[in-house]
Amino acid sequence: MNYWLAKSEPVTYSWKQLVKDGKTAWTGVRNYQARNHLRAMKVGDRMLFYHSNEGRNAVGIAKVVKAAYPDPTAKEGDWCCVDFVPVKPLTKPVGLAMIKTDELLQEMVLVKNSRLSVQPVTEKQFNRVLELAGTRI
DNA sequence: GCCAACGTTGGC
DNA sequence: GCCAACGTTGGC
Repeated sequence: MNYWLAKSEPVTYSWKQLVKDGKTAWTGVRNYQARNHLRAMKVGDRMLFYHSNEGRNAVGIAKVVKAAYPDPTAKEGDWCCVDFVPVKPLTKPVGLAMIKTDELLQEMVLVKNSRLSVQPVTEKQFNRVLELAGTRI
């Protein structure tokens, strides 16, 4: 299984909205690196849902339910999206400040390239975030 | 609100 | 193919 992190401004699309929707098509990605990560996703992969700008914290765990397919919102270009569903919220959201000071999370892409909207996360990092969040799947 | 970092575009 | 200019993102 692979682990990922998807970022969204809560103003645009929040965890709360995801829970309400029950499922979402992660459309609108227009960055090649992020797109390639979407393409590498498999059904069942786990994902951290992160709020950028407002909150700046990982707030929930999601699960990929449909692998990459053409993004219906893309009028031109070779873009794709995946579908995912919320699994559960983090008991204690893990803030960026905490991630930056945690020894085991220094190497997270979130720390090194904060602008990438879809990022790979290692199993160790994923488990560490869950540990800090006081949450088990 | 500011600005650094990054990606993209276009002139040469 | 290089690089300056520009737009966007997101932390602070």
